Amino acid sequence: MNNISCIRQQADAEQIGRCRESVEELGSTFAHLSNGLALAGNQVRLKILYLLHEEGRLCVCDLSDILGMTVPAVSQHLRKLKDRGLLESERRAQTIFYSLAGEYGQLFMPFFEILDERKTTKAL
Amino acid sequence: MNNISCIRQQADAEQIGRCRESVEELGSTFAHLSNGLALAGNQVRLKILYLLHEEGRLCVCDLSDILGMTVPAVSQHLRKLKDRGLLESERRAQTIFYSLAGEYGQLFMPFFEILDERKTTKAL
DNA sequence: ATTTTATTTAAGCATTTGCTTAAATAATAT
DNA sequence: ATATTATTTAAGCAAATGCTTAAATAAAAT
Repeated sequence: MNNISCIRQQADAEQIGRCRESVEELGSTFAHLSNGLALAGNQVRLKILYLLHEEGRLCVCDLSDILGMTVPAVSQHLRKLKDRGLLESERRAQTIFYSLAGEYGQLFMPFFEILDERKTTKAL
Repeated sequence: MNNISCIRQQADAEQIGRCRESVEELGSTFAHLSNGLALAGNQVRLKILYLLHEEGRLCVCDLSDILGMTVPAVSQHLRKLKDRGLLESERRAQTIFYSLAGEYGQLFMPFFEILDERKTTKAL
């Protein structure tokens, strides 16, 4: 006749209630943030974001060359990043330049800073 | 007799060289960071990290209850987070408490701050 | 010792991811 | 108009992800 649930006997019911509310309240924020984090959670895409942060703008072809990857492979990453608002693009004749979209730029600053720091450290 | 590569004709060779070096130099840092970002790039794991940041420590059972998920499902996320050094665990009798491991705690602070901000905003 | 409580581990499976290659768009140059 | 340059889109496929259920560990209580 006991609870089927897995709540352990000494669980702090109040704490669990508080946490449940918090999670529910922030639901959409969690979705939004984890989405952005997942994008940067791919090594290729993190490199792209960092390079755009450093260089301002680059095209698929440049990135393909820098990263040693196929153009379509890079293009698909760029599409993902653009679709979810991390990048914006601007056509100049045949070539399309990508750059960081302001909104998200801030979000990843801490990580870019870590990379910059590491780079300058090694440069010494 | 032209280059087979995809380097566009007006590409800035110097820029590409600089970027290539930068990427190579920071290779392991990219790997490390993207690994951590990928972990937080899952909605369930981001919630776990945030909850541990807020509450200090929680066990699988609590988290399972808070998140409305199966205990094994949560356990597997905890294992990933612990394996890659984001969490540490401490046994107290039968129950095992998880908490943020210092090192990475800092890394995700900006995101926790966003969540905290959002929460207090709504609370007004 | 045996049962209960708390948790992890393992096997199975559907979904997602990220590449490859080939074909389609689009703008420029001939 | 036709070829070239720069890029995207699409189909296919191997690998990774994240859940489910069932079985295995481990400590505590009876």
